[in-house]
Amino acid sequence: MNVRTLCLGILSLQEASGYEIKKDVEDGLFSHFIDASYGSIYPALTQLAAEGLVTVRAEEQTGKPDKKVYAITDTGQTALANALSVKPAKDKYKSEFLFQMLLQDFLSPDIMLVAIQKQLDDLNADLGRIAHCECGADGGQGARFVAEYGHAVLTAGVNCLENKKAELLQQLAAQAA
Amino acid sequence: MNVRTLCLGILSLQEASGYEIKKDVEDGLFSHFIDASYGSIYPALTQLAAEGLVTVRAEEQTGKPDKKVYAITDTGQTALANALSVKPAKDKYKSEFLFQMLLQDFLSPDIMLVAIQKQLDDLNADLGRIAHCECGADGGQGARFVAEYGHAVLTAGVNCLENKKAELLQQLAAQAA
DNA sequence: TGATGCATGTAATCCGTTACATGATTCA
DNA sequence: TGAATCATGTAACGGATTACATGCATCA
Repeated sequence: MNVRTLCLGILSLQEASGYEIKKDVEDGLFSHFIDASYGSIYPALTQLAAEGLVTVRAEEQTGKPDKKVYAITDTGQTALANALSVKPAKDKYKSEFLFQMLLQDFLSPDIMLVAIQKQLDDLNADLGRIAHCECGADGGQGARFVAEYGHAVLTAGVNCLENKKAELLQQLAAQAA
Repeated sequence: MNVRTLCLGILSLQEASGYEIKKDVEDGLFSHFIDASYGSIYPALTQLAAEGLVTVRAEEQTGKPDKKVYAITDTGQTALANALSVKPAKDKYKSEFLFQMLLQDFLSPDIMLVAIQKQLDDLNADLGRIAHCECGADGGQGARFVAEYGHAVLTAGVNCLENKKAELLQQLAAQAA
């Protein structure tokens, strides 16, 4: 799936500007399983508009720069439905943290602890974003499903890490004694 | 983290050819959190050898093509330790499946079911790979940690999906009645 | 005889990120 | 006064994937 489809998908839930789409994938419900930068979002939006899959409307704002609000068209919805109907690629999960843990023999115990704590913080931040968005309850069923799934997976990670952390701390204490 | 470091890391655990490294990241313990193709592995290995971070040895095999077995050098270990000591990037998780679920209004219930089943199969396949590698028990502590973490996270996903699937099935049955 | 596994490699291409450029406003 | 937020965009660059090229052995 490319940034085009991503934009189309987000716009199918609500109108938005490029800036707002970026925020959604950065801080919103989507943040833990989607990624995109301005450098890919803006050109995609321009292209989508040229092809008639979305419309643009300039919105004047007092005190802030003008906004280009994009909305999906019927053609866009069809294109989205088509893109969605193809069997999705397998999930991709890349973890430098896990790679580091795998090679922990190269790491000192305190560096290990720092890495684990960082991972814990990252996971909890995602968990926080999900909890926060759930209150908003924008996207209906779909959003709830995604929130639940994310919550389950992230929580499992947190629990696993808390255990490891406690274990490590005990080992260090025993060593010091 | 790039493919160079990835190769160095795998070679720090055991000697291997490019082909074997690919297998490791495809079917091995690493498969659920790492990815790399021949097109990136082979050039990386060549480069690493040119820089003296690994050595090459041609191994003749009866019935099979010759193998180039790579082994990490002391310099390579130092380079790996350095690369590992930098704070790792945040985990990246990309899921077209979740995106599809988010936009489930565009999907028919049976397509939904197919997608969920596919995700379930993918997760279980990963779980199977982890269970299989654990028997081998190559990498010691690090490998065990990674296996546990993967198992916890993957299992959480499976449970969540089993619930959803049952829910959906019930809804469909109720609708049919 | 045709697919699959073992085995190595290159080149074109793609997709996206990073960095850069600009500019107004608000809050500390 | 300086940082952060809002807001849009482009160009260079990088990193990896895909597809291609080759070839032998084994199994169905």
